[in-house]
Amino acid sequence: MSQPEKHTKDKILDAALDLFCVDGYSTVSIRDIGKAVGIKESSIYYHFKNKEDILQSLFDQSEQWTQMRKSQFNQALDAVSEIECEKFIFAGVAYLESYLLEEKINKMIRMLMMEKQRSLKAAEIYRQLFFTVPLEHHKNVFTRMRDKGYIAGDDPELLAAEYQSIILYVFHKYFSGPDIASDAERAAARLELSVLLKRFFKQHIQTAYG
Amino acid sequence: MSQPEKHTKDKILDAALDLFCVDGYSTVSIRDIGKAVGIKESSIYYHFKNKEDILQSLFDQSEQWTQMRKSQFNQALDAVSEIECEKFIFAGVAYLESYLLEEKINKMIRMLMMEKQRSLKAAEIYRQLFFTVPLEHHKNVFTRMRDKGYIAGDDPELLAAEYQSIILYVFHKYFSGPDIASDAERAAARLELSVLLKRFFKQHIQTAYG
DNA sequence: GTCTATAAATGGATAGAC
DNA sequence: GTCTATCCATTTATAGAC
Repeated sequence: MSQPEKHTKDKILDAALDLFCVDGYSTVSIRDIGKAVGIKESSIYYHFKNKEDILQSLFDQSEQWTQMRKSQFNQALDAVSEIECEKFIFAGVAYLESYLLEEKINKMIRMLMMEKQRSLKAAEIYRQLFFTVPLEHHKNVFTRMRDKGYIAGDDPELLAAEYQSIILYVFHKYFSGPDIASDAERAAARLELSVLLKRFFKQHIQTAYG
Repeated sequence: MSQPEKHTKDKILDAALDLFCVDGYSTVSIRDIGKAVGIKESSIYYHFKNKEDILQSLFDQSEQWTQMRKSQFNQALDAVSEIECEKFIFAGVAYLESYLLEEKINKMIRMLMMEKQRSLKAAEIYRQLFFTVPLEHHKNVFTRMRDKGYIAGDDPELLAAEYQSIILYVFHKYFSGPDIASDAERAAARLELSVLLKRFFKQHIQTAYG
């Protein structure tokens, strides 16, 4: 292994996320987390003040990942603002597959989806992740496309909302249950997303060949 | 009061839903429920076998409400298939306001949203409520509109998906946090929904005056 | 940093009186 | 139908040994 072994503190966070995202914060006991890591529950208190402290650390992590995504969005802005239909669809499918369905992020989303009902912080991160950050990015993309003449005078903010609503719809439709997404479900989701994005493209975006 | 007082069993279910939809099933104790109803916890076991039994009864209720909605949809089918833009928007806003945000249903949705990660039954009801039932109804509506010539040969199933994605988007954007929806949030949600539905209408539906 | 041991509180659930 | 009393398992968290 060239990778240094993870510190216990990180192992605890990973194990806690694994458990929280399925059973919810309060169902999971410190014992459960300790067992998953392979240490006694009392040892956890060396790394974290209490159980709530673990949850808050996971919220902090989620926030960081969301901000990272924001940076990635900004860096990729140039790449996505020139467009063909196939590339446009590919970008949306990639957003679903390598972000919303990426293992760690997906676990965070599942956890946030449960805790947002109780925790204002969780609710705020959920909003950032599913609305604030992507909407701003999409708006930037569509603004550029409009400036380049690919879109006929349409409101970029509305286009962003419409686009994100499609993403959200497919995500919730296919990945809201307790099971880990099967290959068949992933394929169905990919297909429906492609169809809806193709429609979106044809309706709103003029190709250079049109 | 002409209304007969609710039986204790129903009071227990109401109180349990109130607590479950905010804190989640496992956070809430039988003692909490008893306190909310005004009886001792042991009395609850006269009405329900155990704590899980209460949750399952609430799931059953949710399922019944979802099926009721299905019937309502079917009965209202004729009324919505002749259309002006304003009526079209009004129908969508009403779907949000007097169904998804109706007090009892909204509590059920919040509960299901948390429990669907653990419970297959909750996940299934959630799917029915947000996808299966409304998608079928929307599809019927758009099929009728197509048959009457209001829609130019578009696929009713895709239109249904696009329509529902707008509803879902607004619902999740404005009502995913722990707070009860304020009047301001409700107004903002109504406004954004109206704008998006108006767009949808102008893009897909030909008026008789066009 | 991890362990054993233990405190103190809370949880689900039952028995039996009224 | 509801109460009091009680049981027993589990939980969070701490103290102190190694």
